[in-house]
Amino acid sequence: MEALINLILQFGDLNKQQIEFLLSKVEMLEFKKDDYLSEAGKVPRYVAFVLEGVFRFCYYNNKGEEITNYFVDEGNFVVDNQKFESQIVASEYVQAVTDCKVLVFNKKNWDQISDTIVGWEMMKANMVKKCLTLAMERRSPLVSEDATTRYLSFIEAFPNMINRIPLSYVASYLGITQQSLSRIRRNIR
Amino acid sequence: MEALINLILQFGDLNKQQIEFLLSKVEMLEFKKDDYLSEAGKVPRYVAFVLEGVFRFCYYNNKGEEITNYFVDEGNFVVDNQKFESQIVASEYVQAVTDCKVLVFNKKNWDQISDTIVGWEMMKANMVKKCLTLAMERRSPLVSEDATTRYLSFIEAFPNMINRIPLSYVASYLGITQQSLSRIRRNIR
DNA sequence: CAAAGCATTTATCATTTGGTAAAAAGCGCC
DNA sequence: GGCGCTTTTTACCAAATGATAAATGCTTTG
Repeated sequence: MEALINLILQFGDLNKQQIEFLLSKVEMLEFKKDDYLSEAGKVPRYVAFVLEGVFRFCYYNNKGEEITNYFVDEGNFVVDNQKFESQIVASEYVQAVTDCKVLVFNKKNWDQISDTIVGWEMMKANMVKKCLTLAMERRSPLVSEDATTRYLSFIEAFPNMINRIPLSYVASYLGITQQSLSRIRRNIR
Repeated sequence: MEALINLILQFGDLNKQQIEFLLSKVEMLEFKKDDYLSEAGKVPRYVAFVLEGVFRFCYYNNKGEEITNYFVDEGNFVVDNQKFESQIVASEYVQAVTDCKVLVFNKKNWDQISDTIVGWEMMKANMVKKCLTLAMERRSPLVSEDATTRYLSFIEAFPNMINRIPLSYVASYLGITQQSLSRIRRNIR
C-alpha cells in the first residue's frame, strides 16, 4: 500500500483523509503467470498498481505473430489508459509474465476518486504524461540502433527483468527473432 | 489563427474573452528551411503551432549519426514539451524541414495563460497526452516490422509529407540507410 | 528417476540490410 | 545553357538477420 501512496504523492499533495479514501477504493488481486489483466476485444476493467511480478503489453500483427510492446514491473501502474478512461475495447493484451500481485481500482471507484479529491484529475494527467514520456524514451532508440545495441539498452532500461522474462518476449520487444537474440547473447559473452 | 483555436477547443470550452486573451499572447514567426526552433544544449523558448511547413525532431547518437525521431506538420503543436515546461536544456533539435510559418507562445506568456484561464492546465495536460499517445502509436510499429512495411506505414501516417522531406530524414526515421530506402522504393514500384 | 513439454541454443542457408563508392538526377545560380 | 552543389539512385560485396530444422537444456509431473 505504502508504495502506491508514495508514487501518487510524487504528483501532488494529499491529506490523511484523502489517502484513507483512496485506499478504501482499492482492491488486491493476484494473477497467475499468463493470465490476462485485460484483453484485446474487451474493455479494460482496472487501473492496476504492481506489487509483485511483471506484466507485458502485447498484440498480434497481421501475420499472426505475437508482438510484445512494453514491460511493467513492481512499483508501477499498468493499464491501457486510453481505453480504460474512455471504456472502449482494447486492441492489446496486458498479460502477467510471472505470477503477480496487484492493487486495482475499478472504473466506478476510479471515477469516484476524481469526483471526491480536488486536484486529482491534474495529478492523474501528470502521472499519465510521465508514463508516456518514459515509454517514448525507451521505445524510440529501438528503431535506429542495431540489435546488439538494442539488447544492451534493454538490459539497462529493465535491469531486474532479464531473469524473469522469456527470451522470446524480449526478442519480440526488440523486433528480432529469438534465434537472433540467442546468437547475440552468445556473441556478447 | 482559427486553426489554432479550433485545435485547442477540442480539449475544452473557452469563451470569447478567453480566446481573445489567448490570441493576445501569441506571436507569429517564420523559420527558413534548416533553421532550428530549438536546439540541444539550449532551453526551448517556445510552444509553437505550425501554420505552414514541416518540422522534425532529431539528435545525434554516439557514432555521430543524425537520427530523426519525429515529424510535425501543419495544424499541430511542435515543442519539446518536457524540457519547455521545466525550462531545462534539451537533448534534441527541433528543425524546420521546409520553410515554416508558426504561431508561438513564449514561456512567460504560456504561464500567464495557466494563471488566467481556469481549466487551462487540464486542457494542456490532455493535449500533451494526446500528442504523446499518437507519437507512441506511430513509433511502436516501427520496431517490429521489416523496412518495407515500415516505409508503407510511414506514408500512411504522414501522407502529405512524403514529397517535402528529404529521403535521408525518412530513412533515419525508419532506422535504415538512405540507400536501403531508395532500394525499397524501387522494389515497391 | 524417467517421460513429456517448453524454452533456449546451434546450425545451415536464404534474404535483407549496411558500407563504400560512383553514377545519375535535380536544382539554384551565373 | 553550363557549372557547382546537393539529393537520389545504382552497384557491389560484406555483415546482420530471418527461416527452418534439429539438438540441447530445464521444469514439471507422475
